[in-house]
Amino acid sequence: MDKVYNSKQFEEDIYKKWEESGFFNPDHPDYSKRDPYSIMMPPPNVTGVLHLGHALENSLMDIMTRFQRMNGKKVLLLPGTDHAAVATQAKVEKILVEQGIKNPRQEFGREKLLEKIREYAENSKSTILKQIRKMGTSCDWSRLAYTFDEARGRAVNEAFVKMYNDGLIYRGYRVVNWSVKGQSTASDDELVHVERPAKLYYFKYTKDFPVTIATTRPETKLGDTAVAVNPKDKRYKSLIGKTFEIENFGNGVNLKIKIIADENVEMEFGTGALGVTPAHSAVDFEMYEKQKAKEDPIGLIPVIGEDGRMTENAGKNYEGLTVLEAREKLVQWLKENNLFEKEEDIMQNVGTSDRFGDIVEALPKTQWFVNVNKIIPGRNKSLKDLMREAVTTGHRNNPEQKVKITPERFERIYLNWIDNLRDWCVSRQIWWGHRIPVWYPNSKFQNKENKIYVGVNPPSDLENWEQDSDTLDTWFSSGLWTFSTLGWPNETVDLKTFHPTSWMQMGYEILPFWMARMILMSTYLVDEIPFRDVYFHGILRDETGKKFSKSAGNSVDPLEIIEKYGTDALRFSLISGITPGNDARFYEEKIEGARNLVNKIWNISRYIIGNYQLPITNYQLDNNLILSLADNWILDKLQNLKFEIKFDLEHYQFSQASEKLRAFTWDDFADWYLEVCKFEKSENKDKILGEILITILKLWHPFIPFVTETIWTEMGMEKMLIFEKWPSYTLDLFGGNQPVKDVDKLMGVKSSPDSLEFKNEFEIIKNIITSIRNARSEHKIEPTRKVKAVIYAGEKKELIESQAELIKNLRTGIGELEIKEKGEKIENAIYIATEKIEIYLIGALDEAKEKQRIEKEIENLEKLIKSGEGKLKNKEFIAKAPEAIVNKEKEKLENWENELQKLKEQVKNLK
RNA sequence: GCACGCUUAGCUCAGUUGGUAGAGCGCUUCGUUUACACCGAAGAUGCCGGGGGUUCGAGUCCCUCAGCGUGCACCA
Repeated sequence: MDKVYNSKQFEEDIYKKWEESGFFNPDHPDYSKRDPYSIMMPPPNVTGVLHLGHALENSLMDIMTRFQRMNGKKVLLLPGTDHAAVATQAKVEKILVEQGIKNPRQEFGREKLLEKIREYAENSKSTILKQIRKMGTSCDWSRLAYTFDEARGRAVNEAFVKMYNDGLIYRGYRVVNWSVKGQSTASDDELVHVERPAKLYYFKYTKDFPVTIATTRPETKLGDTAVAVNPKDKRYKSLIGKTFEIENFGNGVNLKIKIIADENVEMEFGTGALGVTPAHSAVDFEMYEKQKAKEDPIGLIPVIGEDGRMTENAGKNYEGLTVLEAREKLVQWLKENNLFEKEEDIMQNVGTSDRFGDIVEALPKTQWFVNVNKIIPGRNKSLKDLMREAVTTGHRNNPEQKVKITPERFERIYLNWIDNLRDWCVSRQIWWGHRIPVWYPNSKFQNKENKIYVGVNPPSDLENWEQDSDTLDTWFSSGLWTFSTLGWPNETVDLKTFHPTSWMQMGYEILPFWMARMILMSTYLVDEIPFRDVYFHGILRDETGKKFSKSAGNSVDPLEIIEKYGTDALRFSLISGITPGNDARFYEEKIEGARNLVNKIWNISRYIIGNYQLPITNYQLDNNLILSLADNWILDKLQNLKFEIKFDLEHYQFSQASEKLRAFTWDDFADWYLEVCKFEKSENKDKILGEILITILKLWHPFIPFVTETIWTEMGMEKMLIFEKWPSYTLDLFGGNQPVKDVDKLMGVKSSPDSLEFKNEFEIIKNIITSIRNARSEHKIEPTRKVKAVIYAGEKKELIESQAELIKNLRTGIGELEIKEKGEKIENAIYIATEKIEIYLIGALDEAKEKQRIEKEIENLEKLIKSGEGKLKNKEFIAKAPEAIVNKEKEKLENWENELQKLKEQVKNLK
């Protein structure tokens, strides 16, 4: 084994071996009797390559996967990719435009452009899959899925048709978000709100119009059909219900304006009166629908076209102008006609397309929508109800079918989002995506009722039909992900075995996009929740707190980090220091630290393998071994560690688990126990070190699979580590040897009562050693200089005598060691008082330094004593605090006072 | 406007039923002794954002204020 662990030398081969072993596949015969555990990998978009966020997700999922697999589950981690409809088409079009093709859609036409996009997507897909392998992710490649492959396409059609037949999908003329640049609709969630300064214009339609209105978009007023006021607003109350004929507005347009009442109008904003443009505002459109329902309809006049220019309805003077040109022109006209009152500067949020980047226009269009409020036939519930139920009472009021959210606060955020949910527009005018499975009779063939055909498969007389040219929102297919990947709509064994899936993790930024849609689709179509637990991770940011992004120029390529530091270091650095739902910063020093840790584990193993005869089978310590104090101490800690790591991982405390492992491995095992083993020889050491090394390799394996598997091989193990079982633990190593099943019950039990003593006694030895080192250091005694030590050990005499070799050898620089129960004070010696033990170091006293050192300790003790006395003087504390706490306080105070007294006496004699 | 989060050591962050404040990095001093300088030993640094309350006891629970950040809605 080399001095330094070289990740590049091993990683590729190991991944290949794992893959070939078949252990990634839950169908492996060795797993046949196991309970299932499943994770569906959130499919990365085929728009590019993996970034750090994906690397984080892969780390989290693979830790869970390996952990569950070692704990005896039949684990399916199913990999996949997402065609990402708009995102991919937008990306490829952008590239083509950069290559000089002005309008790719026009120049290539549907088929050829799709071919270009497919080529790009396939390319990107294969890169992504390679990167997932690089991350060490132990997923089942035999079940690889793609949202746009045949099986998933079938599921999409099936879902659409079922929803259509249940009346949950309808075709309607409604106001939608329209990206002029992308020439497509977008759902509300695909908008990114950008704040920018705008002007609020105040004016009247005509001189004698009774109300002044305020708007940031005067040009849309050419399509106004009403003015809305708050019904409580006294200023306007008398006008409600009246209709005004406006002639020649903006030079050439006639308007019919009805004054309507709407509670959502804010009296304080602007003039408290709002010009209603049903065609170009989602809110106004709602008023339009409300009026229609009240049978007091108002008009709907689209004045902006899909090209972003004013339509014929805007009048001859405006037709063909862009929105901005029209705005200027109308404001000009208002000023000329003395209708203009004033303008104000305000900040405004405008919706932009997340993919095309342009400002989105609201305009009315005939589109396909999912009705989230309609009662589902036979269920007495709407889709909204289903989405709500899944996280509250449980699906069908079954607590077993409840999605548990980590961290909990996201539950409220989710429910809040559901409350504000509007009908979901699912049709898109782009070409890359699942074609809507709807056919219209073509001109050659007019069936009697002009009926449309909606079906999973095309109509048999295809020549008479024309398929809807639109495609589906990408989230329609990804909403099916947890079960479309398992063979749905067929009733497959996989579906029965692995659904609902066990765990899902995702970034909180896609909470509404994805989680809600998966819940919607799954509860409606499969009658099950999609996953039992969902975990939200935060966003990774750079060292200054900025999000990583290509446009900001701070993006980091995970492959470069792997190249430089290794996959294990990357994985460890990504999950250390993170907490559920909170953002985390990621920077080079963190990776270095992780790399150092990996190397430390490598060297610990290298040392043990090189110096001891390790058992090469899975060794269990027997009860007959004669163990030293240090042996007991470390083995006891190891017992605790095993269940604490398990507990933490079961509760998704990834960072905490890794931190505990690090502390045990480095601080307890390497810095203390291995150092002890250099002096404390016994024939048991081979077995004990073997047991500890084997155990920590297993515990580390989910986090850093490559280095642990490599060491495992170096140890000469026959089977691979990936297939090993999680180390079992007992509450009491030397007592009942009962395996502990319920980890939860053990929380708070830090150690078994019997072994507590061993632990504390070794802590006493550690304490003595540290105190001696400290005194030497404070006295600046040269490390090579040996001193004589005398210890007055009181009742601990036997204990300390038994550990004399350790005290002498563990870098304390003690030549001669004398241990007595008690004795006379020794002059001209360094004096150390620890709890009930006194130590003299003879032959190296520097009175000034000694005085300084002891005075410092006295000061510390006095502080402690003061606070301790304060507590114990408080009668209420004595009366009300639990007895155990009070006794502990008393004991501590006694020890401190004892120590203080000794130190004070000592310091008296120093000059 | 509504909601949520954050504020703890120089930096980045932990801190699970309330019981003497923790880690990593950085810093200081010392050090190449049978793994590791990607190392070891010893150390310094905290009114746990301010104020109030509950409690014998608050970083932890409640109220309030401030600063920062995020989401949602409005934005006419």
